[in-house]
Amino acid sequence: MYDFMVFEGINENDVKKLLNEFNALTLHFKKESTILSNVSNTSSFFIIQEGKANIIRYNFNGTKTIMEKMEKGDIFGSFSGTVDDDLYVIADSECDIITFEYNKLINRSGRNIEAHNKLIDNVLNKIADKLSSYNERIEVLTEKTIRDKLLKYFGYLSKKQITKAIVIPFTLSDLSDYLAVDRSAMMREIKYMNDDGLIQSKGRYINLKY
Amino acid sequence: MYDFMVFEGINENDVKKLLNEFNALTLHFKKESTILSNVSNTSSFFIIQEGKANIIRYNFNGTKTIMEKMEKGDIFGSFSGTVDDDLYVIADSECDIITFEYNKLINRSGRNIEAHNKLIDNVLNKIADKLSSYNERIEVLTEKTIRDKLLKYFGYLSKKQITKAIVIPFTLSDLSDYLAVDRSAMMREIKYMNDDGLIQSKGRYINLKY
DNA sequence: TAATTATTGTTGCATAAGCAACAAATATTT
DNA sequence: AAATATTTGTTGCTTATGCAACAATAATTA
Repeated sequence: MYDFMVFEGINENDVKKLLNEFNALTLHFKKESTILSNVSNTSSFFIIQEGKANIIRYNFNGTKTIMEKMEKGDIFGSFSGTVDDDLYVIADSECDIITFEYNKLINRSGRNIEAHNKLIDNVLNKIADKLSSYNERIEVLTEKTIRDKLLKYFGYLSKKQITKAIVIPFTLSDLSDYLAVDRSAMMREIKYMNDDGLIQSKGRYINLKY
Repeated sequence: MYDFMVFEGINENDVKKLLNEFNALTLHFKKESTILSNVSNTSSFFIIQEGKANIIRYNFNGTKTIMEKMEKGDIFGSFSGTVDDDLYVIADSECDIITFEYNKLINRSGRNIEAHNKLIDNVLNKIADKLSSYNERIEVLTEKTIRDKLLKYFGYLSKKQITKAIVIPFTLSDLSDYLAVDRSAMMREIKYMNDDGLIQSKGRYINLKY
């Protein structure tokens, strides 16, 4: 049941004891509902036990940006956000969320030291992973042209999916958000890239020809 | 001597014991020299004991991008990079760098448990801070126009410096790198913003008029 | 299976911003 | 203080890309 990432290597019983020690709550959320509305100001720590959720920024012009897509085993909390900012965590499917005070995680009490240590190590790895994926996004975003952004992103995908026949893991519309470019301009560029023989694509299915 | 961030709350003696236990080395680097040349593939953990260093990406077209500016007390290691990628850590001044195997940090041995735990907590906070600043950069980079990027960035600076009379903490040239825009285009935009009365600026000194 | 909504694909037009190539002003080194 | 290097400031030209407004699919829901 608790066999995912943050609880990896900790037996069921110890997880339960820890969560109990932390006074952890498990909350249920419906799709599209708001899990957390002021990400930067929370003192709580959250773990997605089941389902998917996104960290979203609402722009003052009415549009929204998906800052991060999260799923089972992912964590979020104040470390996910910056100083000010309208960051929200929104359920992208039905969700079960485990939450407790961040302090409880940091300040080791006397009991279950072994399990507690393991949990902290897992959290450390989780955050490092997050850092890595943020880094990846920054590298994509710092490319100047739409084509270069796409190529960079495709490159990463190809590496992860271990094939040149990649599949974009979300809608093309979301992709344009991720790249922070206009969707129609991105579509046009994808067309040009097909014309130039760089790729061969149909919707989210893309063959890299290089 | 070890009174900064990652070692905060751990007494001098315990720090020495820990570093000894980890078989830590202290290395010295001259300005502009390469501290680490394959960031994503290292199994070591690094702490800047003295000086400044940057994480840099060399673009295939010959330009380079400063991914992160680091200083005394900052940490880096494999978590700083992505899968592939030409990320380098370059000394930005004379540097003293403490380094040891990442594993030693994670796998708590029998001795100095208290100090070791504290160190891990500090590392956790450090990485969370890093995450926050990456997040901030992503938010800036996802703004579409140069003006919006500048405004977002100025906003963050103003919040940090607690004044509307902000000072860019690096050269305007580096700022254009950070924003991933053309420098001359950025200069032009800053001029327009002055013309529009949004700001009043001279070089790196900027007064926010809103 | 019809109806509705979401996603993908396309195009004309306007302009923001890249590029190149300087000059001027500061810093830094000799 | 002279010489060199770095940073800042400016401009003309060109083009990539944002915006708007659609049509055509594909996917959901009624």
